[in-house]
Amino acid sequence: MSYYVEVILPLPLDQKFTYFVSKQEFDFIKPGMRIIVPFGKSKFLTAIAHSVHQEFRGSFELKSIHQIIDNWPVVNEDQLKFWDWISKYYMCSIGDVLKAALPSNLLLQSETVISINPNAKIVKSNLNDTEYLLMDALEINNQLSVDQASLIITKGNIFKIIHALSEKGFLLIEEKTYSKYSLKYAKYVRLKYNIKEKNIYELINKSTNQKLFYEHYKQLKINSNDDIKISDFKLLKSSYISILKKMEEKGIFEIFEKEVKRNIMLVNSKPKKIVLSELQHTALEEINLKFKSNNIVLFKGVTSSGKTEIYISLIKKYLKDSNQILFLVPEIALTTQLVTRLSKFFSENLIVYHSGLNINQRAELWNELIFTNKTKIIIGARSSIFLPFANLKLIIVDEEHEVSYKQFDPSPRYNARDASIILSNIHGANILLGTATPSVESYLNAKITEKFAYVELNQRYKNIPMPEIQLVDMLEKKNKKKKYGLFSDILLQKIKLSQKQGKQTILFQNRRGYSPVLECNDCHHVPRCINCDVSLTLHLSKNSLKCHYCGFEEKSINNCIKCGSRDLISKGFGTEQVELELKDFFPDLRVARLDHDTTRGKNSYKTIIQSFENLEFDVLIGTQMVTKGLDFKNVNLVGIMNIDNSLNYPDFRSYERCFQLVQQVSGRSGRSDEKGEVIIQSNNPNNQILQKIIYGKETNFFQEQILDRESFKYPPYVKLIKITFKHQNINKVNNSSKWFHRRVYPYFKSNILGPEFPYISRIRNKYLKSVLIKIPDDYSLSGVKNIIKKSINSLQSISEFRPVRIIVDVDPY
DNA sequence: AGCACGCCGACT
DNA sequence: GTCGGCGTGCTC
Repeated sequence: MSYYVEVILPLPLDQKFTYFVSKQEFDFIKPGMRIIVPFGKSKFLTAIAHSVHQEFRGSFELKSIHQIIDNWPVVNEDQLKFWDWISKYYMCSIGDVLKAALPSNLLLQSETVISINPNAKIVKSNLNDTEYLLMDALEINNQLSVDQASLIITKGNIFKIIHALSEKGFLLIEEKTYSKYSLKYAKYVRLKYNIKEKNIYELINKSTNQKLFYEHYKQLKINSNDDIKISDFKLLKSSYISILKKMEEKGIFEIFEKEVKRNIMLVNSKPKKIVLSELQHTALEEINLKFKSNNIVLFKGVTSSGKTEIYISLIKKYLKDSNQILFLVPEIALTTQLVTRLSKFFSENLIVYHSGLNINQRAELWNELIFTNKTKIIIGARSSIFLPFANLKLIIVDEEHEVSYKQFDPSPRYNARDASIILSNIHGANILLGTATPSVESYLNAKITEKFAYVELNQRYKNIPMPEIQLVDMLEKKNKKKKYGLFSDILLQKIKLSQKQGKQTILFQNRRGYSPVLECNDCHHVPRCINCDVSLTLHLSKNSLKCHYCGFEEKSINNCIKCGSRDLISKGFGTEQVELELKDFFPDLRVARLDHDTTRGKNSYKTIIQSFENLEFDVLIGTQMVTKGLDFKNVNLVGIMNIDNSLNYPDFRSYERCFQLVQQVSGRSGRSDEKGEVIIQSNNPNNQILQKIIYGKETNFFQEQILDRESFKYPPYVKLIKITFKHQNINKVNNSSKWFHRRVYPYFKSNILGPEFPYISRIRNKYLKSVLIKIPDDYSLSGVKNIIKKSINSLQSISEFRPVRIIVDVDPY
């Protein structure tokens, strides 16, 4: 009788691997345990056990596992099911899912370690210079990792040298596995065992510093049951360490180290009480009622209707026994406001999980969830759908429509909103998709196909009216000489008025930098990125030209590099230009800017938001960032500098996005007591779509979008799969995509778009070309995916196309 | 992905 | 003659 384990490896390979195990190991291994296995010639990898078998059919030689790491699975079976779904649905390898899901330091790494073979007779005269050097280093260091050795041996190939020495029998080569997860320690102080207070004072003698220190220690001890950290004395006196050292010498204190948790848990002893308005209460009741018949509810609440309060009440309802609640937010950096607000209402353990945590914090959090049952509420960005939930009963997806729920790079290219619906099925949880501006897909799923239940809240909190929107014709303003730089007279007036009233303004412009195009007025030459197919954006503050795709940056120019003309004009504008102009018009206006460039630092985002909140600025200028769920009480004016470029994206979702943008940005205005105002500037205000977006009825807008999607075959009437071909040689890209098209054409015929170059056809020196496949409802999705997979495989067996990178994106954005 | 193996050009 | 370039194939 033989025993086998099938494992998942953290590699982008499209399969699982099988190893021999002993009877004892077979009995011991549970799916989700980590196992170290040999892989290839000399590597050891951490694998996750997927299943154990007593039967194996296959024609290759199996190896035995090396070692079982865990006594208890670190991945639960629900997760394994979920991983399988992700990898099948999003057409990626299960290893990629594993890497995305598990904190990387829970995967032990192996490295090659070399040392001198103690049994070898070493004849140094036989060695060449580099070999001699390495042996010398080994005599001093005892053992070296290959990485370390390569630092010593800078000439030649380190593997070759090691290989040569080991051939001679001089070296021992081993694979050592090590964990990257490190515990965090802090230094603590405590009184020496058995010491009497009387003796302490005797020992302190006349030193006032030491006396102070001791008094402080006693004070801390009264207020806390925990051990006292040395750093707790920091505020007492700057020389606290040397004082403590003295007292340690005298035998009063002793210093010791203890593992500390990386404060990832928010615990609140005095939670605030939640009070709902009548309307909020009704909406909540309705949500609860709908959950009885459908586990998915789409909740549309207009901006400022108080969705958060409803979420909080809903969470409270589910907080019992060992239930867990997952609260998904689009981008954690953009939602610090929300986290602070939420955490005030709960005394239960609450954690925040996002990409900003370091690997140790992640691992600690993961372990926390796996080994204890204390955590109740998890707030997280998209990757938190991969956490090891034990008893997930409610998922809330806030801002359901947000694009950032979709991961593009690296694989798995999943959408956290869609995946969390699967997650809710696996756990038997309810899921609430909340938003002020539903995606067309979700709207349709709720209102037309009735896959989701639907609840609406159409009034703002305290019944504050929706802001008044004014569309300003910038061409007309220009003709009438009422356009000042980028501003219409009316917008400038309103900004000034708002400041006078002690109110604040938010200005939105979709682009950062000063100007996205710098053109020579004589020869019309435009400086372009050397790596990408885009024009360079002018940044005045750094006097540089930047590429927003690859980060390329060069000094700005005064003369056209082609014809030497000094007559350079900038076309289009970004947030930087808006800021500079506004400061120019109103020098006394306090202006802050929120975009990619001003939020480089770790806390800069938070700082800007907070100071705006604290009324330290009158105007906040920003990109997309200012549109996302921010809640400023004092804003009564929002300006969209130029709506036109939001409308002209070559994408079937562009109208929808523009609609969401207008709604969301407007939603920032007039949130607390009085009606706010919105001014939208446009060069083309009579555009039909724009008119509909701003003045039309919302339901009509959705109806039209749905009709469009149906007649032009777009989601959710069809499934989209986008296959992108990427290589630095444009011919390879052209030929491979053409080959692929020909190969899949018989199956999909007119349902294939392309191959065509995307909007930006070259990024980081690589050309891109994509094929978009539309899959009608009556096709078998798994069958289609099989065809695509097989076609990619045959393509890659052609040597000419082998180096072409192929990116498969299911449900692309 | 990573890594070994193998087949061709530029050096001691 | 050798070193090292990277194209190819494989990993239970």
